[in-house]
Amino acid sequence: MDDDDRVFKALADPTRRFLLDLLFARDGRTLTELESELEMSRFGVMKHLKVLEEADLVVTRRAGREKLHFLNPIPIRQVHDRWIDKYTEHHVTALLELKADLEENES
Amino acid sequence: MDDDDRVFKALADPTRRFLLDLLFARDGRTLTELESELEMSRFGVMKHLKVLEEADLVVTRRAGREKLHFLNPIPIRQVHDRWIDKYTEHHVTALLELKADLEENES
DNA sequence: AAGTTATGTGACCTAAAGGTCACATGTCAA
DNA sequence: TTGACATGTGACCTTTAGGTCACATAACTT
Repeated sequence: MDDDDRVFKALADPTRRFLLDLLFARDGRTLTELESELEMSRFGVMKHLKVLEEADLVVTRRAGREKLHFLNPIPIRQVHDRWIDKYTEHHVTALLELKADLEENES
Repeated sequence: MDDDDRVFKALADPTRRFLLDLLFARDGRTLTELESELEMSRFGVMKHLKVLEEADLVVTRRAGREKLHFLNPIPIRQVHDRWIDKYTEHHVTALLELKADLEENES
C-alpha cells in the first residue's frame, strides 16, 4: 500500500473523518478524550487513530503516559492539488464563495 | 449513505483515482476509451465510473450511443475546505511550493 | 509497592467492496 | 433490417475493512 492509498483509505471512514473534525476544532487531544466523544469502544477509536497516523493525517507527541494527537493538513492539500490546477482553483473558489453568500442571505 | 460518504468512498479506490487522473489530463472520454487504458474488464470500469458519477466527482453527457465523462472539481475543493481554513491554506501552500522548488533544483 | 489510569496487541466475527460473467437494451451504418 | 458497436443489469464469489474482546505493558499517585 503506497502513501496515497493510505490517505484515501483513511478518509473513507466516517468515524475517522469525525476524528479529524474534532482535531480541526481543537488540536492536541488524547485517545481517552477523543473516545469520550464517540459511541465506540476504546479499541475501535484506537484502531482508527492508528490508520490516520499511518496516513500522516494525524501526527502525535508523547507526554508521559499520554499521547497527544494533532491534525496535519499537508496530505489534504496534496489531494486538492492532484485534480485542481491553479486556473481551475480560481473558478471553483469563486463559485463556492458565491454559493456561501447566497445561503447566508437565505437564513 | 450521505453525499460526503459517497465522495470519500469513491476516492478510496486506486482504479477510480486513476480514472480521475485520466479525465484531469483530458475530459469528455467514453467508457470504451477509458477501458482501453486499464487492465480490467469493461464491467469493472463501468462499475467504477458509476460510483464516481453517484459521488458527483464525474458528470456525464450522452451523445448518441456514447456517454462522455467529465471531471467535476467541486467536491474535491469541498474536501479541502473542510479541514483547511484560509489561514492554514496560506502556510501549507507556501510550504508545498518551497518543497517543489527544492526538488526541481535537485534534478 | 499497590492501585489507578492511559495506551497497546492479537485473535476473532460480521458486513461491505472489488471483480467477473451471462445476458440485455439501445444506436449507428450499410 | 441485419450486423456491429456502445452501454447497462443482476447474480455470484473472494478479499478486505470495521468492530469488540481478552490480555498486556507502561506511567502517574499516594
